[in-house]
Amino acid sequence: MDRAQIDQVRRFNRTVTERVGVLHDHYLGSDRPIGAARLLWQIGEEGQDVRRLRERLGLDSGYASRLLRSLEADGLVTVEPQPSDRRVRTVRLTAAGRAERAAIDGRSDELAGSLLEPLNTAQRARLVAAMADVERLLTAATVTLEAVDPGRPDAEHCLRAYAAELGERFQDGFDPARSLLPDPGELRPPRGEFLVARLHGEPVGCAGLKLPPGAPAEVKRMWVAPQARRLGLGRRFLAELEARAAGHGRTLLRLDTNKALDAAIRLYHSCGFQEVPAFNDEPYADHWFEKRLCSPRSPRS
Amino acid sequence: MDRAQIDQVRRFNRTVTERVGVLHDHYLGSDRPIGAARLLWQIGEEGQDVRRLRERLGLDSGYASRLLRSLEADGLVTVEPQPSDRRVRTVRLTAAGRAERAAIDGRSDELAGSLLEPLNTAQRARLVAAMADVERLLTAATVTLEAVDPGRPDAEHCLRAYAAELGERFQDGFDPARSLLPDPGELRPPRGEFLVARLHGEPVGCAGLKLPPGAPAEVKRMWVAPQARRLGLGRRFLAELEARAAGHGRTLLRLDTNKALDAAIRLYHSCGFQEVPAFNDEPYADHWFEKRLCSPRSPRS
DNA sequence: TCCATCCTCTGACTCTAGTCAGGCAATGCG
DNA sequence: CGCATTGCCTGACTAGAGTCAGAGGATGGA
Repeated sequence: MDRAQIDQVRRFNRTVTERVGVLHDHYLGSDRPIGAARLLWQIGEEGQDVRRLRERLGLDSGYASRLLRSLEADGLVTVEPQPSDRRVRTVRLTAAGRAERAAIDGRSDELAGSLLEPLNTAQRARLVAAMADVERLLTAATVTLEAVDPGRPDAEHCLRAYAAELGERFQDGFDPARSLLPDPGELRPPRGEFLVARLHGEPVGCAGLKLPPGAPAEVKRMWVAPQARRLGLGRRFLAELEARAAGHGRTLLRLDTNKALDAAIRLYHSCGFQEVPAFNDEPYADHWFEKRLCSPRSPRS
Repeated sequence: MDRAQIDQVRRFNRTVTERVGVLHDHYLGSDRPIGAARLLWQIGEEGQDVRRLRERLGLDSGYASRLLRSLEADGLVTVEPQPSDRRVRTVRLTAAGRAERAAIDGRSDELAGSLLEPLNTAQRARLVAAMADVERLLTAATVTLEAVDPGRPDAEHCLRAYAAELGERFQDGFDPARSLLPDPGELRPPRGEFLVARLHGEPVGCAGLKLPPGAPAEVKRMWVAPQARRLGLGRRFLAELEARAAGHGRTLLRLDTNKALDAAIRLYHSCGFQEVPAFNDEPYADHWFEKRLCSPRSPRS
């Protein structure tokens, strides 16, 4: 990693925490402790389970409970047991709570505005564009890839979403029964691997690797959730799968895809895959690709 | 201000504080309270006056003193009175303090590295570039402009720096006695105005406005410190002076400049100034500009 | 029915960060 | 020389943020 890059990141951190931090305290610290304000904000308009709330904000259960009671004492929220499971409690904003939340919202807007305010139009546009880039790439950097068993709930969630999306995007829908999709066992070691990508704990993508004995390795069921697109996740999946296939001694990786998936096709091209004649009878495939792998190396240089 | 822009800024704030904040705690919170760590860091290799230190970090004098004593107790710093003024005390790092500071430094590097680490080369380059943009523009937004008396120390500091720079850049040096530069009285209300730009309290630029009765308003002594260039400060000075001139009922603003100041000349062109024939006998001037002003409005739209 | 488990709440703590009022020594000005 | 000012230090506080252990009701399975 580049020294100049590290320095730039550090300067960025310093400037941003200073500037945003000071204003943050100025605007949001005014009324009520930030702990309470964050909680109030996270409850949202529709209400939340206490458990979920705690999890999202990473709070200790005792601490969360105390905060909730202080908000309750101020008449901003009501807490009542869920009908279905009376152990779980649901928080809802009262009218006063909604008003308070709107006020916090307004102050957040002011904060954002005060960052832009001293700048002229061109500078504003440039700052906002750069912020969008930073945000997108930092989000990309928080996504984690993990090899899991394809039978796990989050893996299955991704696979269902994958099938649903194919059903929507293919001209004639998608019937898993007609397809050559591997059964989960083929994507489980030692016959394959299965990766799940997570963002803040939520599964946002998956990719399978089939390692049939005596045949080239194959990419299967690669999917990225709509909210996680444009983060370079597809490219990252491919790089990771290539590394793993190479780690298993494979020298060729291949895949098939449907003509409706144009973004995927562009991705394969730009990742160095070459289009080749059909190597299977997959009825939903229109294009077949392969890529020759180098000898095993670390997953990312 | 644009709703979409505000939203983008808020998303940015959320993502950055989350991502950087978590890692910050992870890497820097390990060893000693952040207050102490920040102080240790700010002391720097050469040592500092306690007063300066406090000012930079915005600490209460009592609090700073306490932190210093705790560092002293750990053998990381020594505090001793300055010889010249024994009320002022100077902090210096001991060998152990230097080591600790280096450790903090290393962890800051790790933090920066961990932000980049999951990204590929192209993404890294893009992130770093966007961060540089954000940093530059946020810095630009922290610069404040203030109308001050040109006799004040920070104003005089700028004027000295201005003259020194002209001396360096003009082919034959710069002798203030030969120039038509106004005396400070001409840049003081009601005969004129004088602006100083400040970044974190330090003066980083100045610009004067001459309002001679019966003659067009004139820009004088505009200067931006090297460390504050590329922040759009010149453009901002001009906009502010135009607004003030218009506020005084003036409809024409003019200025002269030397051919060595090419960046300034580009600026005048791009801000809507037209080159005109010489309107004075300034021996150091090679170009003369003027701009017609609209009716008074708020300084910035 | 009993027991383990889950979810939330309570009380008793701790640690940081920071404020405020006053005190002491060094300094500078008249 | 006397006195106000400056710079730093100390003690006494406060508030926020969070931890930990345990209590107690609700639930589900054996």
